[in-house]
Amino acid sequence: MKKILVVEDEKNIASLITETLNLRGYDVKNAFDGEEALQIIEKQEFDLIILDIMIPKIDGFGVMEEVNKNKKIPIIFLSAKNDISSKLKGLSEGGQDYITKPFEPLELLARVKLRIDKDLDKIYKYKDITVNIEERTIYIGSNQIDLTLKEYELFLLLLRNVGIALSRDTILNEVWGIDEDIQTRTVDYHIQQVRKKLNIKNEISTINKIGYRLEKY
Amino acid sequence: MKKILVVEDEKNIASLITETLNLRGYDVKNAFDGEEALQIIEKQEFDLIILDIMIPKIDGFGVMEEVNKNKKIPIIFLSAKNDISSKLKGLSEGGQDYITKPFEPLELLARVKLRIDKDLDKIYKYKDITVNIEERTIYIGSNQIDLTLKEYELFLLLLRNVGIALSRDTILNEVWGIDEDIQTRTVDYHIQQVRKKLNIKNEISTINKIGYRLEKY
DNA sequence: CAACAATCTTACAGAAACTTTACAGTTCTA
DNA sequence: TAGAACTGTAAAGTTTCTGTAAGATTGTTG
Repeated sequence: MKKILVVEDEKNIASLITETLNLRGYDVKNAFDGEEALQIIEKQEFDLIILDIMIPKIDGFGVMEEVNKNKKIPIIFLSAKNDISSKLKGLSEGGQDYITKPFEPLELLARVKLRIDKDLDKIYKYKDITVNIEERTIYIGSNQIDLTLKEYELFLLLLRNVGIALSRDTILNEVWGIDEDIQTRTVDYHIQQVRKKLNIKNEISTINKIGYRLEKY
Repeated sequence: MKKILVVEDEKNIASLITETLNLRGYDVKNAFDGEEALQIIEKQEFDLIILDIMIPKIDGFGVMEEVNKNKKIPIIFLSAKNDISSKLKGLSEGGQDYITKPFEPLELLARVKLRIDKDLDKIYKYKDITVNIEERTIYIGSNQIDLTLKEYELFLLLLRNVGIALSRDTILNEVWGIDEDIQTRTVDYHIQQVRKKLNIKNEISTINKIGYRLEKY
């Protein structure tokens, strides 16, 4: 779940934002001044910061500066100031976007999604397994699992056809690009590897004399 | 030089944008309706499209749709419509930003730079490694490390794509500008150099039969 | 042009991936 | 239920790929 820090001292606006984002499944934390924001950032990792500029103790630009010293986190500025110089400063010195109050919650949400969910459609999930196509990574929970090329492509094929039985011929054709009817145990071997490495022995059913199927759940 | 296509039928606005961008060294082309835009895009490559929604023949959304079918190009929408539904549509279906008329030329410029100039971030950090784009220097902690041009560009490419697997073809294309499928061990050699000089042997994962990935941390 | 650095190529050893084999265990079928 | 056919699994054999060093080539600079 993506984590967002909202730094805003006006309580009603903070809760409006928090509720909007919560509804869409984001994990939101709040800070009410710049100092608190920096303390929270030190302790936790965030995927995005929504940062008001006019906040007590340390202003938004000060917070950005500190954040940029360490690991970069995308920032969306939020401000009542519609003056061009603040906007330019925010956008040119590290902010990813700049929204002026008053704003439509749905627009904020759209801009948040744009900066944070770039590759949502490139991610597949099955139980506790996550496949990220772009990264070519596979996780069980938060543990990265190494799969070889064939294992990876085989699992992906099964995943894209959850609940559908695939014959060995189909698998050979899709993963190996072999169209002939050769007789081989190679598919079986790799199926075992995938079962073992991803711990889905029961989830991959053997269909006798046909092939295999990744079960729906 | 970065190439930008401005699609806008109001001549005075089009020329305002064009002049603003020209001054900052961008190469600007103009189209005055959707059909013309698509014809131009077919012939040339662009780094960014500034796209008005209300234009003759094919509207902005239609143009975006066509563009997204082929190679993805970042799009900044431009519109007099301040209605939320157009904004949401533009932002969620492929637009990178949405600016409403009337707008400040400097704000437009800031947003253009943000979407187009990766090196706006002048400093990248990865663990104890700091890359300063402007100075073209690399430090491990406070020790300056000498990287040759290729090594530097290769590491930068990996860094800008932390966590993402890059194929040798992609790397050859991005760093060497070679688009053909040549078979070479050059990439591998330079990867080893980067691993050695920056002491990130384990951080750069080899993805067998694919390429390499700089791991997130 | 010489000297030096950067880049590319080559070759080979070791590593990893992949395939095959063999056999034990399971399922199917008559 | 017994034999045939099929599958699971470990291990060995084979192929392919990568790491690395050294040498060849290209480019740069004074």
